[in-house]
Amino acid sequence: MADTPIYQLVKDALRARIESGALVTGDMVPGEEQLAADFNCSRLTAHRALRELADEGLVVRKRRAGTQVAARGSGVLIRIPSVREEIEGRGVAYRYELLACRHAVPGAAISEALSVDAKGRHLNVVGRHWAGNRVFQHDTRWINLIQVPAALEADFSTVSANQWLLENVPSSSVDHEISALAADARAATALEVEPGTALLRIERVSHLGQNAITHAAMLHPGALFSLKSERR
Amino acid sequence: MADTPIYQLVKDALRARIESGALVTGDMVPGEEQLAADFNCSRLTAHRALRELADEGLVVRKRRAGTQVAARGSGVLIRIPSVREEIEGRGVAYRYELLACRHAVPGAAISEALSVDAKGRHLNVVGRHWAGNRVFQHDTRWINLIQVPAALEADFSTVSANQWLLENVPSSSVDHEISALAADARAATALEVEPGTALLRIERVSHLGQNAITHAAMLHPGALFSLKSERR
DNA sequence: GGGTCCAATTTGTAAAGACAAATGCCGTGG
DNA sequence: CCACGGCATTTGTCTTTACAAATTGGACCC
Repeated sequence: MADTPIYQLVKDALRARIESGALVTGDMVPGEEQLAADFNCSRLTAHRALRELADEGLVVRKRRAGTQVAARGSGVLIRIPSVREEIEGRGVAYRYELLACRHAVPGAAISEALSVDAKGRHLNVVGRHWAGNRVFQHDTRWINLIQVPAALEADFSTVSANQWLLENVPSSSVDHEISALAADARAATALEVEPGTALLRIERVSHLGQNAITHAAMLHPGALFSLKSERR
Repeated sequence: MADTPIYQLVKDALRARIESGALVTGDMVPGEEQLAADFNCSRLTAHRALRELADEGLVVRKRRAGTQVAARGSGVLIRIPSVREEIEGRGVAYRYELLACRHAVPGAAISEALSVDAKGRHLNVVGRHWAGNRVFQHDTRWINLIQVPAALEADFSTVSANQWLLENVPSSSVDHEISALAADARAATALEVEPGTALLRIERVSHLGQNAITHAAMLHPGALFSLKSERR
């Protein structure tokens, strides 16, 4: 504590003023020169504190106009934990079960999401993640074999497709979509729940440059899928 | 482009090597001195590039051990848009409807989430957000009047509780929880959907220091609630 | 051979100086 | 009175220099 960096002290002080309401949206924050004088540090140190606060979205900076407190919360950042971490973090035994791994031609919806017109050349991997004796997640995945030929050599019975892809395939961007739906007969069987049970569905498409790499549809049985907001 | 900062050029170059797979998890990234030489810049400039990449989670840095490519994707950041932005972004008319605004004592579940033992002294605001002629979100909110006495003066028929709180009440942390559930009779009526329809539920608790400020339960009728991953 | 300690390497923070870029403000001129 | 333009202010980036902190690798000793 004796050793906290100065820029961190400045950040904390300003953050406290903002979070306590001493400074509210639109208020001017002291400039770099002023902070340097107040905290008896160089302008660079004050600059770093303000820049990082701006990166975090707490303040908005404009040349000549100065720095002011940002309008808060047009949106919120949330973290999707990895399935394994989530389950083991609850103190429940984790197990991955491979249900299918075969070449197949994706349906229209998946093809569109992957934006491939080339039919075929895809690997379809289906598995379940167990939390104790309950199905926690059902995972249907399509892997573009043109982009990821190495997937043919992978053994998805020992490693989940998700984990293998994370460790072996680079990606430049990932898109997610979260929705709720009622379980139809097939989903109910797969998740071992009653038909009509509410499910949480997460769809994930990952890209490398312009090309779609994988499409994943993950289903969670109704109950809790807890997402905690990011703290920065 | 002639004017891109040097540290940004370094970042982009390294990011490209990582995202393309030229550098994979565990590989060593050139050190600060090396990068400074390669890009003909000062060590501080190289340092900033590496530090920001580390902030973004792409690399891990350790003194003496150097910098290496981080294991990717234990988690993903996702953005929850504001309701109004989301609806208007779809080109649909947005409308907020206040259903109730009264003093009340929250039930056991809410009290626990708010971690208040003091019964009473809460304001309960219920409203609906419309997207065209369909209910997009039903919002049940509890406001701790001890922490936010100013809420008594607010006119929630013209401003949604969410918006008013964002603009007028500082907060130090916010927790979220997302889940799926089937609509019971009451929820079905409130959202104007069939009973049993799958709903997406977002629960939000905001704090100021140790004290809980508000509790919000937001229900979205089944269909799509689209969350896009954050791009950094 | 193994354990322990030192030192070199690498990252982290900071200062002071310098210049560039953007832009609000004010003064001048029409 | 309004419009335009220059100036001063504020943020943004970069360099050089300096020292602190952490940790690994090897040297050295037992």
